[in-house]
Amino acid sequence: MNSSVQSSVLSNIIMSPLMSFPSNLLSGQFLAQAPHCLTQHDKATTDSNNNNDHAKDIPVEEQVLVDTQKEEKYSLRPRSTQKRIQTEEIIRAVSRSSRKRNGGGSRPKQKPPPLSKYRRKTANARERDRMREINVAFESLRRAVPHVALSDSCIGGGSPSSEKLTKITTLRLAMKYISALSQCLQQESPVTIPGTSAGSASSDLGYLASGYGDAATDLDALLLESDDDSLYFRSDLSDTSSFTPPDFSEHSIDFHGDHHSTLTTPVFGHTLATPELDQIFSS
DNA sequence: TAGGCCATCTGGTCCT
DNA sequence: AGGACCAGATGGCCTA
Repeated sequence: MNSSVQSSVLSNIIMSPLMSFPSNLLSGQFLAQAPHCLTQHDKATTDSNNNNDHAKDIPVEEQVLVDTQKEEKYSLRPRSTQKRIQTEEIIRAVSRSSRKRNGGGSRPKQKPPPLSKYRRKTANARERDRMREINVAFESLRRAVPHVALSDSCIGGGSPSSEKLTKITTLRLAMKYISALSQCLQQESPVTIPGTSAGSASSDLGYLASGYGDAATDLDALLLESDDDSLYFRSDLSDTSSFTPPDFSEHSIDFHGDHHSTLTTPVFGHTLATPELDQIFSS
């Protein structure tokens, strides 16, 4: 298995379950945050739905009137309005000069009218749903990458493990994680796994599936450099919850869209802590 | 209080 | 025409 394929496989292994992460697994941190999000969303959705329902009941002509009446309520913010006016003036000026140069023959491209209030509301609702899906994926990604606790001593205070990874930190950490696993796979004999023969693809996957066997060490803290962020990577074996890779056993991956060759993703063991990972992460 | 992070709204663009 | 996607603007919340 060449390196590009390995990277792709690893990316699939990491990312595939994220795209279809069971919602019932989204708990803890996410659920702690959920009430806030849901409250806002539900409020907005309710508002949107009410508006939508209201709009459905009103004939088109009357809807236009209602829209006009609500124009002020849903108008752009003052600064947006000001900026839009300025922009439109610039565009008009440019098009005027352009017409002069072209002899006044070409007409400027017709600007589409702004969306109706109903369509604006539905568009907003779709956008909220879209963003929520993205956030769910982010939460899955947070869970997929090894648990990272922002250390007090490392990041200069702050609440410890309850601290939620930011989106950008999550992405950077995931990239590191994938890269580290890729390097693990590319190594000739990363760890001696009883009952496996190093070198073959099956053994590579078995290597992952084995959870790195008994090679876990007493690695206490692994410093991750995620661009600007420094993160302590906890792998205290007495507390496996601090570093428990996700169980991907229920997910299958699809290699390069080839539906003829699917593979059950490895079941990560209770820990990934190895000297090799230590070295890779700290490098 | 400033800055970071985030959710939401909004308009533009592209695609079906 | 309508939906998906994107980026900018804005305001709220939280922390140092």
